[in-house]
Amino acid sequence: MEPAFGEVNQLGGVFVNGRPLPNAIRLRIVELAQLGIRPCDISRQLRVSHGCVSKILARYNETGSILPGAIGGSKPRVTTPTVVKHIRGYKQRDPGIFAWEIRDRLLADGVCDKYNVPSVSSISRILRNKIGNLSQQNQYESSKHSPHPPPPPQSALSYNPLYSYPSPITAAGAKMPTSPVLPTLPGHMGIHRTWPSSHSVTDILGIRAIVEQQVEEWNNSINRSNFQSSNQPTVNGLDKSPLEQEVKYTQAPNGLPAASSFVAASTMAPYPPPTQVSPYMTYSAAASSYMASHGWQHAGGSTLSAHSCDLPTPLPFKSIQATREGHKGKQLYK
DNA sequence: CACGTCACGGTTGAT
DNA sequence: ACATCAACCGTGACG
Repeated sequence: MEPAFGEVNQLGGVFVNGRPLPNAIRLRIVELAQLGIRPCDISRQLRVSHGCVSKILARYNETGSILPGAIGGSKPRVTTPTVVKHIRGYKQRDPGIFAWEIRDRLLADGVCDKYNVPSVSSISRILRNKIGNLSQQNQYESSKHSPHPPPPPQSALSYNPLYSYPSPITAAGAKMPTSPVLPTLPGHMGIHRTWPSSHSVTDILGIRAIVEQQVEEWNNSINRSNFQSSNQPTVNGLDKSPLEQEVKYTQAPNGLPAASSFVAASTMAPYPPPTQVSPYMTYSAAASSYMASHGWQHAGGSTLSAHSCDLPTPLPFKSIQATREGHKGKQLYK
């Protein structure tokens, strides 16, 4: 079982072995990099191993996504969309058909050969899991075209929350009904809503003390939130785990989760002496203008907003799946 | 010193 | 219900 508490790396950062870093931290890594901070400094500031920083930045540069890849699962080996389609057809024509009959028909119709025909138990599972509720909603076909199908209507839903909840701070930012201080341009409203950019909001608003109690609030908000991850089998493993994992992260030992500790550190000295933690200052100082004037660098088209925040819908998903899809043969990581 | 790479021990989730 | 296994994870160390 996953440890409720993470481990501490050499830099003092908290991590959970085997699990991705929280999106809040991934996001900061990319943001800091875009602000010109060197990876080695990012590594030290966020207390994330430089190898990890390197990997996340490399992936971001390639895919435009800060998200971790889809963990777990396996590709359909025999129950391909075509096979499922045929099975459904058989079932619709003859609702009383047996799994072994379906198997025979798949062979007879040449849909499968003896090497790739699904087992009877596989067919049963398909009938149970896919075909059963498919009669009402035709979701399987559309979503099964790619191994990691982003159900279009859910894409925005499942994607946005990833950024709305990535950190306790963000939750707090989201709790702010409006940003009283931030002069938000109309064009940026959506951005703030969907991506409050925890640190930016907190830094700008000067929220400090609530960071810790936010951990609890944040957890509550996650528990309360019932976007599809709670009642759906998960789209591709990305919708559920990033949320869960971060709950765990916030419950790091010593009450010093990586995310919070970073924020705490950075917020402890809003205007730190240039000599010491200049990167923080650079970051904090730049944050407001970054948000306000750059609008998350809309123009670039290869930046955070373009890929992860604005999400004109399909694009982000391409990014999300790039890891398993596009990078399969491309040893981004082995 | 900075950083790309990879073995390692770990988790996850579809089959 | 359970086991398998291939995907992914971040760290830590090497070069």
